[in-house]
Formats: sequence, C-alpha cells, structure tokens
Amino acid sequence: MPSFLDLGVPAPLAAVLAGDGKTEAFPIQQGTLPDSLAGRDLLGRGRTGSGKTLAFAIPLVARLTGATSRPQHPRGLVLAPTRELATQIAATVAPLAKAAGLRVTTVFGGVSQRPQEEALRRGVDIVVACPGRLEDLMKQGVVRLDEVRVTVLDEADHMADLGFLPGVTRILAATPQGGQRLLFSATLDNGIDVLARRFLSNAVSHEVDEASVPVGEMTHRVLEVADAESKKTLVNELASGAGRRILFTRTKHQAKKLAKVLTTAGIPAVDLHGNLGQNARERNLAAFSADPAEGGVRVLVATDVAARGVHVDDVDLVVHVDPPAEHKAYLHRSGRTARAGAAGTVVTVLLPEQRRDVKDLLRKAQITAAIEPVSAASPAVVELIGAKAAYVKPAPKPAAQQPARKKPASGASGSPRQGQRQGQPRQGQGQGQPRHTTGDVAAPAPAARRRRRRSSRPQGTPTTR
DNA sequence: AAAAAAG
Repeated sequence: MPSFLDLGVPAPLAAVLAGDGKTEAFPIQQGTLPDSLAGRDLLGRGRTGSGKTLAFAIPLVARLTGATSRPQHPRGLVLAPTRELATQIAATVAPLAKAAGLRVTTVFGGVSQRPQEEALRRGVDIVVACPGRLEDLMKQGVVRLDEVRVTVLDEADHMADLGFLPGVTRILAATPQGGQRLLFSATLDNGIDVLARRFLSNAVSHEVDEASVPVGEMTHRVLEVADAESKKTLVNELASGAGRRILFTRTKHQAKKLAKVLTTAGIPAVDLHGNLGQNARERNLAAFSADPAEGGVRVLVATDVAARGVHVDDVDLVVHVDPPAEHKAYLHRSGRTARAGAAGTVVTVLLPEQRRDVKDLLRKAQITAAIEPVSAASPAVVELIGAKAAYVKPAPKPAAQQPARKKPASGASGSPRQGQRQGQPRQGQGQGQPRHTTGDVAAPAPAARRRRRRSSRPQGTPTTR
C-alpha cells in the first residue's frame, strides 16, 4: 500500500497520521485521495470499516489549509445522519485540522445551541453537522454557507432517504455552485442520483473492490429458534460472552426493554436510541466504549441509530435481535464489527416466520449463510459465546481477569473456535474473484438503472459522470 | 417500515 505522502497528502497532515500509527493508505483512501485532493467532486464507496472517514477528512483539511474562515462563514461542511456519528467524525478531523491551524465545531440538536453559536460567531473553518440544527442555525442567521468550498456527505445514500432529503437539499443548495462535493457510503446506490445529478459536476466514482480491502473476516451466522421464549434465552446467551457486542432491535422501546432485562439478569447492558436524551446517549456510548476491565459495559442494545458509521474498537459480535427491514441496514449494522482488519461475527436471530424475509435480505446483501436451528446451549451457541461462557455458571471471580482488550485479530475470547464455520460468508480475503464488480452495489435497483455510470470497468477504476 | 433529525 502506498504511503499518504506518496498520494500527495501534505507533510504536516501525514505527520499527524504517522503519529497515530497510520502511514499506509487503505484502498478507499488510495483510490480517492488523488482526485479529492485535486478538488474534484466524487462518489466513494468502500466497505464498512475500510477507512472512509479519513478518506474525506484529509482532503477536507488539506484543501482549506492556508486561509482562515470569516466568522459565521465556514469553508468546510460535513453532514452526517446521527449526532454520534457527527461527534466521531469531528474527532477524526480535529487533529488534522489542528495541525493545519483550522478550527472545527459540531452542530447538532439535543444539546445547548449556545456553544455552537458562540463557536460560529467566533469563526470556525469546518462544521460537522446533522441537518436539523444546522438548518435551524441557518434560519437564525447564525451561520451562512455561501463560502463553503468543500462539502462532504457521509452515509450519502442515507442522507438521500426521504426523511433527510429535503433538508439536505436545502443545505446543499445554500453552498456555492462551484464548491467541491464528496459523497461517501458503504452502500452507495442509485438512491443518491437525485443529489448527484443536482449537486455534483464532472464527478469521479470510486468503488473499491471487496477482495483488496484490508478488512478482517466477517463470519455470518443465522440461528433459528422455535419461538419467542427460546429467542429470549438465546439472546441472553449471546449477550453473555466475553467480548464487546452490539445487539440491534427494531424499535426504541425494545432496545430500552432488552437492555433493562439483560442488566436485571446480571448482564450489564446500556441502550442507545432516539428516546434517550443526548446526555444519556453520550453516557451510554461512552460506557460501552470504555475498557471493560475498567468498568466498561460490554453490551450495547441499539436501534439503527447506531447502525451506521459508529466505530467502537474490538466489537467482536453483532446480533440482529430483530432482523433489519432491508439489506442495507443489515450491512451497516453488521459493519460495526470486523473493522480495520479485525475479525468479527454477525448473528441473526431468526423466528420461523421470518425465514423468507431473512433469506431475501441475505440474498440482496450477497451474504451466504446457512440457517442453523438452535436450542438453548446448543453447540453453535456455546461456540459463539466462548466455550467457558460466563453465564453457564455465574462467574466465580467477576473482576479484573482481562487486563487489556487489545486482541490479536482472531476469534473472540482467545480460544480457537472449534467446529467448522457454517455459513461461511463471501468476505474472506484473497481467494478467488472479488464478488462485487465495480459499481455493482449490493442491491442493484431494479429499474432506474439505465445510467451507464458503472458497468464494466476494472476494479477501483474511476469513471466520470 | 423504522428511525433519524428541531424543540
């Protein structure tokens, strides 16, 4: 892999990255940086956990370096679908911005407007925002986007969804015509065409192929239980293993309830969903991100608010307690594990009546996984939660037996997993053909596909649209 | 179809 310096990243920024142990660029970064640094509009697609944030953070900072934004007139803008993601992006941008003498602030709802307003009045170069509060501040005249030179849409396909589209469109329309626009997502499908057509010009599309991405192996399992009662038992067991795990539910209410049930059952869990105040959201996510050896909570129960972008180190298991409604949600939720070279397991808990929907879902997501019938404490489950599952007999010595949580990029609790992995996914590395052809997004939209944007290019080759 | 994003 080429170094950041080779790709034209300014030395001061490359130095910051090197200080963080990052010298070589991941494929999505390698593919996009030359174009994004040159100021071109682009669409970037790379798997979850493949380094997209840095792919846009670098050009964002690099292209704004050397000038100072006027008060209330930021020159860089990043839009994200959730507050947690905005916070996380800002944290990635911050050290780079600092090295370049640029100021960053976040703008989103659920927290006091005051500090955001003050920062904007003082002057910031880069705003990382969720659409709602940003529009609010625009209306109040606190911020103007007419000097924005670089705009990034993270999770761009989601930002083009019905709920977000009107606001996102108004925001983009408030930025200057000639500005640079970067659209990124792991599932960059034709849904973004409405934004791309209106707001991108002469854009290049980079879609990094599967096989070359340095992402760890993601193992997909589908465990079928007989009824709701067995499902409860299984979910309990899946929550009981040694590693960090995220459990996804379909609704806010279920997330809250499940976290409570687990905690009551002696498995400390925190929830994350939109019914929580922003304080609680931040507190719970922080508790989940904290070192388990130092009081961190190993189980997060979340709605799809946590499906996209949120990165916590060393999540080794994702459980779809309720199967998601669509395949993109499956991919994004699952992508909370197996990030940046680590391994991870994804389990879908299946009720018999969901068989058809889930098969459909997996097919669209291009995941091959056999349905495994399980009952309580069946071998598949014991294997998943680690042979010496704490739950079997409440742990004799509860405290401090795992000092560090940095694990080698292998299975969950150090012990090699026995048993063959059924449902081996297609995401192993190396062998054979890449499964995605360029631009063949997980679910090719049935109609509306007449655009020849992506067709028979070799992997990772840019095209112009 | 649910959740998110303004309060």
